[in-house]
Amino acid sequence: MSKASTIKSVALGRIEEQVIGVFVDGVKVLGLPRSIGEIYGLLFISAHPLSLDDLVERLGISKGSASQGLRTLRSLGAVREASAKGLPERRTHYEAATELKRLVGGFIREQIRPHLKSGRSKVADLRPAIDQLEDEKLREFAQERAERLDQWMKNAGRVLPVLQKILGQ
Amino acid sequence: MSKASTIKSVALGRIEEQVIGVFVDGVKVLGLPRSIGEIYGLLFISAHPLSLDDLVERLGISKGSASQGLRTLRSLGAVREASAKGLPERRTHYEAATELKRLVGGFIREQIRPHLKSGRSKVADLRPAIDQLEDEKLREFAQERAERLDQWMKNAGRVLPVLQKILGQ
DNA sequence: TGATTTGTTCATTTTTTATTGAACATAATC
DNA sequence: GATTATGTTCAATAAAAAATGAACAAATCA
Repeated sequence: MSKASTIKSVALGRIEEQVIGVFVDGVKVLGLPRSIGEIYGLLFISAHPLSLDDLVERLGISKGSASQGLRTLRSLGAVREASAKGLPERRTHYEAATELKRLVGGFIREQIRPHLKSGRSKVADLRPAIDQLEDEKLREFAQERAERLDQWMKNAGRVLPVLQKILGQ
Repeated sequence: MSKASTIKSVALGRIEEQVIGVFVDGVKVLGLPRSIGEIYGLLFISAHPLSLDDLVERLGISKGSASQGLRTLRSLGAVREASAKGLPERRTHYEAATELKRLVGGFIREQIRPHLKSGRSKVADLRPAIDQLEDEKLREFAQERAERLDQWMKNAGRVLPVLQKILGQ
């Protein structure tokens, strides 16, 4: 009731709130913060690109959150700057990228691959120590487990592109 | 130095620590708590099944954490009770399940499917409201987005079994 | 049955993670 | 070049998540 009658409606509508809710849940599964889900969700359901300040105002989040959230979303390829057709605006506007292939690809590249890579290197570092174990039974067991672990990560690395391909329509 | 010369070595060895580190990283990506990674990691690299109290002692975590962690791991099918061959022990001992197919299957069943299901139902609930939007342009846009969202989740549902199959060797 | 061992639950505390907002940079406008 | 608009950074704070541990249950033993 305090700042009535601004030109654009600032409060979120019912539909927007629910769509955002779906994305907030979604990003939580992926281990990303709620604000990322809110930002992407609002962009996803908005018919027009939004500026950073639009996000701040409509979601009621800080400029800092909005800026960092947009940065993450851009790095994932989930958000792009809207091409400034029509009147050239000063501030940049963003829109959601909605091609599942692209989203999955970005997530794999930014969040999965780096972990697979560091995991494999940790296992590789481990092997010399394992090979030096005195107890033969124990050594063979540990070798087998290290091998299996490496195999898992190799498999995962191979599956990712397939996954991406399947999801690309 | 305080409680020297217990029969079994309680401190973790270098190899165990590193393997556990790999799993702690791994479960973080999956959005699971560190203690789960520690427990699974230690079971994975242990040549013999361990009891709850073994986990408490060797990982230095509380009984509560160990109990809850084991519960989650069992629900994921990632840990099983060791069959009590040989001398029948009083307390249950656990071992890591190491078939990737099984692990992936459990994760999909427990962590992914429920979210997909609730997501689709939220989108379904949304549609009546969208269909009642006055503005035709807006309504069509929102309808298209709702459709796309539902399509994503349908696709994901279809991909999961494929993924599981590919990973099952 | 009572004593003991084993394991679970859940309110509290601790730790981790996300958010805020003010200070700072950068670039456009007058 | 001063002013204003836009966006970023990061130390401080708030919020969320995980871990603890004591109280409780359940099962085993004697």
